[in-house]
Amino acid sequence: MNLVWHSINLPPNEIYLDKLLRCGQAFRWVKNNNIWSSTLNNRVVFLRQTEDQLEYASLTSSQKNSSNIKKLQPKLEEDTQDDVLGLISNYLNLQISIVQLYKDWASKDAHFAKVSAAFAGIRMLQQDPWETLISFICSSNNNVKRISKMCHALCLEYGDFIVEYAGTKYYSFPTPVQLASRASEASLRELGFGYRARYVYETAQMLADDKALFMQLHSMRSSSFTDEQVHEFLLQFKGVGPKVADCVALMSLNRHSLVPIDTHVLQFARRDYSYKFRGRSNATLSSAMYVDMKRFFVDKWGSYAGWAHSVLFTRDLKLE
DNA sequence: TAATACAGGAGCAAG
DNA sequence: CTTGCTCCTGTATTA
Repeated sequence: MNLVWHSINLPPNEIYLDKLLRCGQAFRWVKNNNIWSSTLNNRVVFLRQTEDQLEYASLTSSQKNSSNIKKLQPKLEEDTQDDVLGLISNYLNLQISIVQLYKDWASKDAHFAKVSAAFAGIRMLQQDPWETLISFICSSNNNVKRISKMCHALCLEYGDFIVEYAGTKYYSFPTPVQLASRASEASLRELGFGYRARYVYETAQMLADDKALFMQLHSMRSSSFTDEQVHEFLLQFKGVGPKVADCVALMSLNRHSLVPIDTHVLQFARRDYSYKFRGRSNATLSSAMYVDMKRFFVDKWGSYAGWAHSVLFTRDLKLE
């Protein structure tokens, strides 16, 4: 069983998978034999790259709703190549060139100019809002490694089996209805979610019980809402504070200018942009300072500040 | 080897 | 508006 690969002309300075798929935006990409894979929209997507090409392949289950795992055979997706290309283009935000953006940020920010060359190809993904919401609820007081473990556990325990390939079984990310009906706070605790179990479960319940609310979450991508409206909307979910709201808004709802201030951003703001952030109370980040720091970076980098932040964030993460 | 410190956000209560 | 504590787990450091 071989994958059928397709190519997109795209150099590594527009996308660099090895860093991008590990840098704390998405948590379910896995690299095997130099191929990255994850599930998107009930299909498995494979990605790899060469000097100047991004290559992709895809598999989906031959049956729509799969309960009898053993019968399922992998099915090649030659006929729906255009759909997969569209899916991948949207997910990777390929309509936006980051080479231009890097130049723009470098011209406005000497520090960015100095350090960004070693971190080329870090773009912003456009992920599913629901999955992003749950993933970042899990991210509180947490690190990339454990968040990944938790997200994979959600799929394995509560998602649907899609297909097996090269010894790996792939599962979809559970929908709100699946999570609310198949999981419980207790079962999530057993999986190691800790105090986040309640937040994840309650958020799933809210969205499972109220279809309009679920539709509204997705509709927040629309430019008819302001960044502030999106931020406020997201705060209604349990386990979502200012930082998580900004992550979800930036990474799944097109709010390109939002800069989520977490401990890493706080550190590099003080270390590299310092002057006005060092003097203040050292330990914790007050909400006033949170807002202040966000504004500082938008003023510096402009309307794609959130994307620029991801480059420096990746630099600060010590990727294993 | 076992206890301890620390890292990482949200939410709540009190100052 | 700010401060301080709790929630839970994994890793690093210390006795």
